Amino acid sequence: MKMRIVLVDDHKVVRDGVKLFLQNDEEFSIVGEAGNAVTALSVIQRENPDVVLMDLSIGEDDGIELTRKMLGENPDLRVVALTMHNDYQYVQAMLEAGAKGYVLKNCDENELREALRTVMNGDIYYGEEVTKMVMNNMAHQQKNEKTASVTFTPREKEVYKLILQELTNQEIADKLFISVRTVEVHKRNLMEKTGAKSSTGLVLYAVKNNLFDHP
Amino acid sequence: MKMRIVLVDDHKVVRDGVKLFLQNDEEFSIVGEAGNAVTALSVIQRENPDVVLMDLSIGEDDGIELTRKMLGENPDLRVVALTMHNDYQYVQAMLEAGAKGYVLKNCDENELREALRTVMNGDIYYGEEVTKMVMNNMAHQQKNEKTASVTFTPREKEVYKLILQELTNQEIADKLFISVRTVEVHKRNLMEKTGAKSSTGLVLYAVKNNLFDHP
DNA sequence: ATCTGACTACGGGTTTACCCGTAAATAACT
DNA sequence: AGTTATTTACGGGTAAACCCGTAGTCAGAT
Repeated sequence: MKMRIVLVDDHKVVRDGVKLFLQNDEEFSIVGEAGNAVTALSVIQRENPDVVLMDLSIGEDDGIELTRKMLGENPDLRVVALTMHNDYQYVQAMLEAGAKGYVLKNCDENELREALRTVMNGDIYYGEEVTKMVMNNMAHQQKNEKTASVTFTPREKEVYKLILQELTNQEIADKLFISVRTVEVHKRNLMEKTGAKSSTGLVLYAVKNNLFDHP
Repeated sequence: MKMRIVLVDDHKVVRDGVKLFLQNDEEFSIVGEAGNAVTALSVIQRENPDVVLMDLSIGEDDGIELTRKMLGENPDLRVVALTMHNDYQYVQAMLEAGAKGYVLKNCDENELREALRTVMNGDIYYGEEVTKMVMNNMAHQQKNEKTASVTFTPREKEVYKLILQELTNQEIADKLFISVRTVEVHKRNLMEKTGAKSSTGLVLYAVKNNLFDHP
């Protein structure tokens, strides 16, 4: 029994390339293809494939959202991202959308086959390059943040943490046994230091600079 | 010339264990140790070691903040995290703090040596287990989020994206050529769907669920 | 002993956000 | 043709956030 694959990519060249890879194969068989989101959904519903090979940017459509949607309708579907983006954001988004594999377009034939087999087995596959990129990205994020390093006073940190818990000024005041006005002052100073214009801005700053992330 | 190492860990057992690993060694030499943050800072300033082996939780002190601090004062220092936590949050936080390596305490002697050598060379080292954990974590985050998946209307998404750019309701209204009241409605609905109590809550929800992360 | 930084707090004002209900136009699906 | 979802918008109000200046206390540094 061959593995039934559907290809989703807006570039015909890519689809043909992959078909060439896998045609006349005893293991894999491409049972459908699509160049946009709408077609993809109908083809997949019709063919009910084992695996979907999915590009990230399908013309106007978003492969990540499409993946999310497909898996919402059919959670047993296995999606493998096939893309040229070796980018942390994309890998993360795609895996979180529910993709079971992530392979670069410049991979060799064996890697693609290996990915398909692994995913078919219910496991998760990511190429070596992808793994490397993810780890290096984590390590090098630190460089991007050195520039924007601001120091907060202990009290400011406390207030900041509570802001990040969706508390209002009043609630923060109660929790720290101080006046709301004091909380306002700390907040003002925090906004001054971070360049934020509101609580929302403070949260965004905290996220961008990964403050208070570690538990 | 031996590599000069300072050990920071609040458990004497661990310090002794590592010393046993590396004593009478031609390659490595432990020139100092510390059980808390204050001692660590002074020892490191005195000894100016090549590498610091650092635990994450040093009693009351936070190894992550300590690392950040040390590297702020002396950016050329190489810090290797040595810990039992094989946890995404910790790895990320530590690498972002500027650590050049991350090794688990249950690693074998060779892995520790390899880590020290790699870091000494100016490269970054993380054990195989750590790499595996990070990748699996990324892939499995999706499971935690399936539960909390809400669908937004296109317009709601637009508004949401602008909220995440620190715009006020008025600014969002101007940008979308609609009334502030309309923005308020969308926001109300977003807060309804997400359970957020304010804009801040919406931002936090977006972060936790990694919405709109991919560019 | 003075000075700086951090934390505290108030007054008084403006603006923005949030709450609640209502409701019309449009599109889409049935 | 009728229901439903989406987007649009208003009115009227409350509560919270934000702005700006002032000012006392207390610890630690010079």
